[in-house]
Amino acid sequence: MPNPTTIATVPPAAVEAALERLGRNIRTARLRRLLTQAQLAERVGVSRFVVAGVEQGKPSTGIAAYVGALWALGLLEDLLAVADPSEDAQGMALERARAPKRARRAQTLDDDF
Amino acid sequence: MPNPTTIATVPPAAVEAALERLGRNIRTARLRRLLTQAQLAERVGVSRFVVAGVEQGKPSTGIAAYVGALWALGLLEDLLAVADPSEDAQGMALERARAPKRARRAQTLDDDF
DNA sequence: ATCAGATGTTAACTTCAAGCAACATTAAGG
DNA sequence: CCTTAATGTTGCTTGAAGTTAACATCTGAT
Repeated sequence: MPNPTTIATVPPAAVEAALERLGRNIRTARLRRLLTQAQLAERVGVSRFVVAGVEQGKPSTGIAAYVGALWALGLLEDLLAVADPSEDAQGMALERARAPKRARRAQTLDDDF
Repeated sequence: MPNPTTIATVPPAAVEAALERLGRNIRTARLRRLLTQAQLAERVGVSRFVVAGVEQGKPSTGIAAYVGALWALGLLEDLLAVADPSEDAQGMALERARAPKRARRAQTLDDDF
């Protein structure tokens, strides 16, 4: 992160809080499954320090470590509901309230649901 | 990532698929809100290339960029349900089926719910 | 068809994240 | 109380993430 003061170093309070909560949730799930950080790390394919970072909600850690942890814990499904287009009430409302034309409608417009 | 072949470079198929889906979801949400990648990037506090990476589900991108995007799109709430201890049926079952003694029960045991 | 804007792509450069190792700290259990 | 194990902490090294910039390509609109 060449440019100092990025979102990873000083995230908005809400983002920071959400990350900390996610980390604690992952930690709780790991403990319930009787896994050590090292064991989980091995399954995910990273060092135990990365797992420790995930559980602390470290913002600069790659998302793969987070998602990998969820995967290793059997909680990957939870991620599929995040930003689900069919549940985005606000976005759907916006779309309904206007003619179908705007910022570059992706080549493969993915309104998949 | 000093050591090559980590989860960020070659993630499990399931993880890769989940990330791609998350990226597409974020992209759809952005388009519905009539924002360009550059505009969203500005709100998040990163360059437009990072946003592009997020929408592609790039595994090595820091989680802060992903969560920041969700935040800027008003979709942060969705993240709070991920790995929610009170919804972790598997973990709760494991906990019920054993005496309370195992891998270092954290100093601040966070069974908050 | 043309134009303007959004997005994809590439390259060079800077800074930090992740790996590794040794040690400190904390907790569980006998 | 003492041993064992898990987790936190520190410092070093190196590879990769992120930035900027210029150019290519695609989209939607005129």
